[in-house]
Amino acid sequence: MSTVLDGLAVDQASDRAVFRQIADQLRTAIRDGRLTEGERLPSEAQLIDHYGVARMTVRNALQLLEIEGLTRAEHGRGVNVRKRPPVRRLASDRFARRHRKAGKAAFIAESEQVGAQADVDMIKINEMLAPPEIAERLNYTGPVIVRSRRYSLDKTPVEAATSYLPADLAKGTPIADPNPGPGGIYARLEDLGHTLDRFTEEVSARMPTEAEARQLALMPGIPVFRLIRTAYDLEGRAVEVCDTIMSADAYVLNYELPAH
Amino acid sequence: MSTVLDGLAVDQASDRAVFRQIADQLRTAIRDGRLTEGERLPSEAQLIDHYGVARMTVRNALQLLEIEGLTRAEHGRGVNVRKRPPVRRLASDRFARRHRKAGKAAFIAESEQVGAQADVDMIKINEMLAPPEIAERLNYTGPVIVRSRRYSLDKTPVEAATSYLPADLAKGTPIADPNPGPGGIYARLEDLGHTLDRFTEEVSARMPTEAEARQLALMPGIPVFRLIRTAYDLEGRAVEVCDTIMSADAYVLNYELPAH
DNA sequence: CAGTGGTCTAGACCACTGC
DNA sequence: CAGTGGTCTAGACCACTGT
Repeated sequence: MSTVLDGLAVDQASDRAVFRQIADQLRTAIRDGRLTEGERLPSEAQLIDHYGVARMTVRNALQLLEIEGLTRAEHGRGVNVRKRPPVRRLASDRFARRHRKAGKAAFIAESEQVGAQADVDMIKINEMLAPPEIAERLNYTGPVIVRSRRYSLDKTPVEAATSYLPADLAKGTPIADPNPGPGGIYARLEDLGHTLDRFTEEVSARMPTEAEARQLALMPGIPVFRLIRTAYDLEGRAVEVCDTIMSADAYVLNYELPAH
Repeated sequence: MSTVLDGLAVDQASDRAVFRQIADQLRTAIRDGRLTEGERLPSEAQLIDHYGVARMTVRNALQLLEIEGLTRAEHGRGVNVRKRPPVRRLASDRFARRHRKAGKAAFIAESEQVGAQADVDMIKINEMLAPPEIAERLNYTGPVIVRSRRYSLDKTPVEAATSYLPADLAKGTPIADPNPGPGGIYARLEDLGHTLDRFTEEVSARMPTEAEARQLALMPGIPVFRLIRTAYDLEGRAVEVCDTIMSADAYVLNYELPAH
């Protein structure tokens, strides 16, 4: 019986640890396409037999691949080459007013374009004092309306967002309602006379906290984007700060930069 | 003697694995500031004594923290709470012509502004056929000049970049020279009559490959940004594609979006 | 049920660090 | 040198999956 392991062996004399050599060989097999998306890797028992090593050695090798986001272990089933989820490419003009005119919030509209099913759940509305990080960006230290929600694509959670708006602006308006109506809160802000002028986005990436991994059902080895967007109206006032955590393997962010 | 472990114990009856409980308690101590940046965690031996568990259990707990990017193990010295490196905030206008006029390449100029020492090394120039990913963005399938280099900040490598330029445009010009002269290759492109009009950037994030981790001296648990920038001249021709891998903990990317 | 991965124990030897 | 983490062995019992 022929497997991906044929002819592979470790060099006991090498400086490189045995579990790293095993990981190297499996990684190469994946990158070369000898193991394809969704395909099962040899089981721990098969690797132990093939390489003649202890179980911990094999598990350390497999864990390396998992940490790198290349594989996914399923209890009782085996270890598979990880399938990449469909990627959302976020365009730099995704908050342009012309896209809002259709009466749909940005997330829903984009998802429909690519034929994916979009869902929003875990919507919560609160009021609190602006946390320092937010107050600084809003240039405002009073109470804020906090809208948090989670977005899913084809039933897979991909993004958790929390919006902060000055209470003196948003309280008692549809913005403080779980369903803000057609066009989302940006449309409502414009209804209230705060015509939007520009947005800034601050993008960072890191490994998720435990809570984020749970909320977004993240697999090990998948980092998150943290995207902090600030919306400014025509008068230059910051009217919203949106703090978003996104599963990084589900997104490519597109931006446009001026040369002048 | 008082340590962060005082009063901490695991619940053997809990559903949560013992090593996860130990990791939870150490993680909480870090987040709460009972263990501060650079401070040493209890040694493996101390954790084994305190919790009364096997070494593997303790090591699994410590590895969880390491892959979350919270700690850093140093052979022979101990495990420390990871220090965050100085963060570079990349402005959305960093390639604007006015910044180039000073005669400095973008990386050097920005670094000097924040008082950091910038270095560029591992400069290599090649010529090859455009890889598909690049050819697509350049809208050109012929030979390209490939400039690869690594950037360091205060002696720490933070970024590896590879630029691709159509050979019919760049060959035999200073662009194909290791040192392209004042203002970098963007200044040279403009010298050649390709006045730059705009850039697009495509940002993704993932865990590094082995090669990237080595080149950027990345610690485990630190993801990378992959940033693909395409430069267009006034005629709308793509004149350069720059493929960059950046240590994600060293950067925040700032962008500006239009609302209209 | 057999086969899979998840957790845990109790050792061993090694390489690196700092005194 | 003693103390630290890095690697490895050889078991054990468990929970989950598919037949």
